[in-house]
Amino acid sequence: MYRVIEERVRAAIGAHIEKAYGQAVSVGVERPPKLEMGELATPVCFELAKRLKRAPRLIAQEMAGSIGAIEGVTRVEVAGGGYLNVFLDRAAFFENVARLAGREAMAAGADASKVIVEHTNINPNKAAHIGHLRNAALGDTFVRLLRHTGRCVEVQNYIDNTGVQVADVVVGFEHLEKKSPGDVRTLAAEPQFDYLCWDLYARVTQWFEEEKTRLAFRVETLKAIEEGRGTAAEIGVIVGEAIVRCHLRTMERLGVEYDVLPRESEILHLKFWKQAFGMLRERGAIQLATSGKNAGCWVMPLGKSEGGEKNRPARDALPHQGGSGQAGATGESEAAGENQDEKIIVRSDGTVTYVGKDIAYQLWKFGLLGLDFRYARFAKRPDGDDVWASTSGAGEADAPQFGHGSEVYNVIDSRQAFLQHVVVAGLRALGHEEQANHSTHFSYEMVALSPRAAQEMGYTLSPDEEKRAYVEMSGRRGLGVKADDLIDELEEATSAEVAERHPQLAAEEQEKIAHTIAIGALRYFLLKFTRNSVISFDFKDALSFEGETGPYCQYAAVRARNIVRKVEEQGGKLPETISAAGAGQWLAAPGGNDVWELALIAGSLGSAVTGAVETQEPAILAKFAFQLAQAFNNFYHKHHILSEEDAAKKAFLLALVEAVEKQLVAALELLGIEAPERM
RNA sequence: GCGCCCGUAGCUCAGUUGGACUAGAGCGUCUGCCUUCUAAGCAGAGGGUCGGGGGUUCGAAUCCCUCCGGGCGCGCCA
Repeated sequence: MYRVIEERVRAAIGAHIEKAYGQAVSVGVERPPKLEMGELATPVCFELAKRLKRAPRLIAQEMAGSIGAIEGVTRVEVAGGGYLNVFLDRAAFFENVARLAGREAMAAGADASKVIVEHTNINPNKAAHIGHLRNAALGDTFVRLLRHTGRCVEVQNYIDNTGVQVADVVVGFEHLEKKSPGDVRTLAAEPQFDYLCWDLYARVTQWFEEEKTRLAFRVETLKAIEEGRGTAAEIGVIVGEAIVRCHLRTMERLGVEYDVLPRESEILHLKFWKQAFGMLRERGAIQLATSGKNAGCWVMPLGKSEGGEKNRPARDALPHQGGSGQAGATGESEAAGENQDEKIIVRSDGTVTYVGKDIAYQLWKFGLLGLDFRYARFAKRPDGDDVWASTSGAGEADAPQFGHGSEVYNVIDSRQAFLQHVVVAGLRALGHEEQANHSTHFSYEMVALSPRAAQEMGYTLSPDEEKRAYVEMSGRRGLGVKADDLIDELEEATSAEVAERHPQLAAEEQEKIAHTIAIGALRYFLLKFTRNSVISFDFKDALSFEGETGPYCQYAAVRARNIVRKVEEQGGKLPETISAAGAGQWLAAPGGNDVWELALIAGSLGSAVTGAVETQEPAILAKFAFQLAQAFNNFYHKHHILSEEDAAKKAFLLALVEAVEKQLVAALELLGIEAPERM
């Protein structure tokens, strides 16, 4: 609602300025600091004053008098040095909120083009940890947001099942544990196989460090896995598949689902790279280095700004630029030295690097590769849909068409910014400017451990690490908080509380509520931070259920539901609809300011969603949910609805409560958080 | 060495494209509030040279420069 009026005001003022002053300006709008100053304001007259060389306040006065009527707006006032403050028609706004609450989602397919979001991407060689949870929570929430705005989204979870990490675990099974493929198969059937591999992976790393010559096993195993031969390959397949299933289970616990799992093994078998290599070579995007330290490698030159610079803001400039900064002006001497700004794509032994395969994958996502995967059903989702995986077999005939997106978001942590940049540079070098511009690295900072958290888990830190604000997690060291452990701990804490509060409920019901609250706490915790803030993980914060947390928001929704339920139980007959005039009476300033504020926030969900999508920042929505919950809790203590004697007022308050409940539930749903019936 | 990110209250963090008064939350601390729709809640108090210094502007936490401090990345690893 708010978003619609915001747009309307923006358009009206913009058009008016165009007409009356012949100036085209973008009209910025904001929320005034106080309700008495209206619901919407614009400082546009300051900008206009500069251009017209006139006092801003005078322009504002002129405009306030001549702007004319805007639907939903009662008046426009001049304030301060030249602000235009806009006052909304409260009754009309409320009527809209009450009518449309919870149904603001745009029709699916409004934009038929497909958006591909790739997230999770955990190496299938160990249990998922909390860093992976941040990735999945961000990716999944962004997907929900895009779908809410009517976009058609495909969720991909890339599985690097033939990489070094899997190879290391295979080495562990074969050489450390002396296991046969049959033994591993038996182990893989155990529920906590991912935990077993977590420990084994750390042990193998240790084992390599003790005796460097053992690294030969890794090289040999990696090659065997890539070529699909021998027991190593067999074990690799077993491990890769079993661990992926563990990850899917873990992610299912927090409501994260996927459409398709493209796997690296198929990228190899179907010769995606060979195809991409041909294209890159033909276009001259990669060159064979004949001299210098990279002699014998195929390299991609970097650092040129390739003309079309407009849609890449300065901060997205090439992270690794080395040498000459300003193109042309100075630093030309650098051009003489080769190997300066280039990235190796194919090693001198002919094997392709990770980034090379990534370029092929990215091309496939846009349907630019000229090759496609085949697919087989891999798993069933709770919603009944299938999760498909790429396959080297014949594939199933009824598989949907994946890929062929027009926009791609890769949810990957910021440490991989450079590689993501190389991938986009590859697209651009192939002449796919359009697709390059629609490739977004949805980056976020890592989850690290607070030194205290690391110590609580029994790790001994170096004196240097103890002094730091946080310690980076490390799969190789086995240093990290496993996702399932944290979820278990959250569920344990919540179920004790639920059992105490609702002893009459069946155990199964209690468990379900505890789970919902646990996930609410977890997802909110992962989403409340903005993307480029490093999360220094601390158990105390993550296990908190008070204050700015998921459960706080859920609790507000539960309270709202309780009121509605109690009123229904009392059987009190209340008017079905609230007339605008009636609502206006209770919303009128100054007495109605507090209820009006709540209605205003409730009506601002669309605005929060738009903001979150445009800035690709789910934290904006998390903040919104909290603010709405907070406003409601405040209202809850001021107004006692069940004991309200004035039937008309009671009906109005109840309508407000219902609207808030729907909007809050909708906001939480977008965050992947369910609101329980009781808690 | 080069690049990216960060530095706001004791702690953890918000702060849309520069804006209006007293720079906001949450946690923690202190004080109140459960015979009233569940206290996973509410009200109040205290707490800040927005890392330092310059500059642009009518106006800067926000933009530019510089310095300091921290993190990450820069491999024929992924």
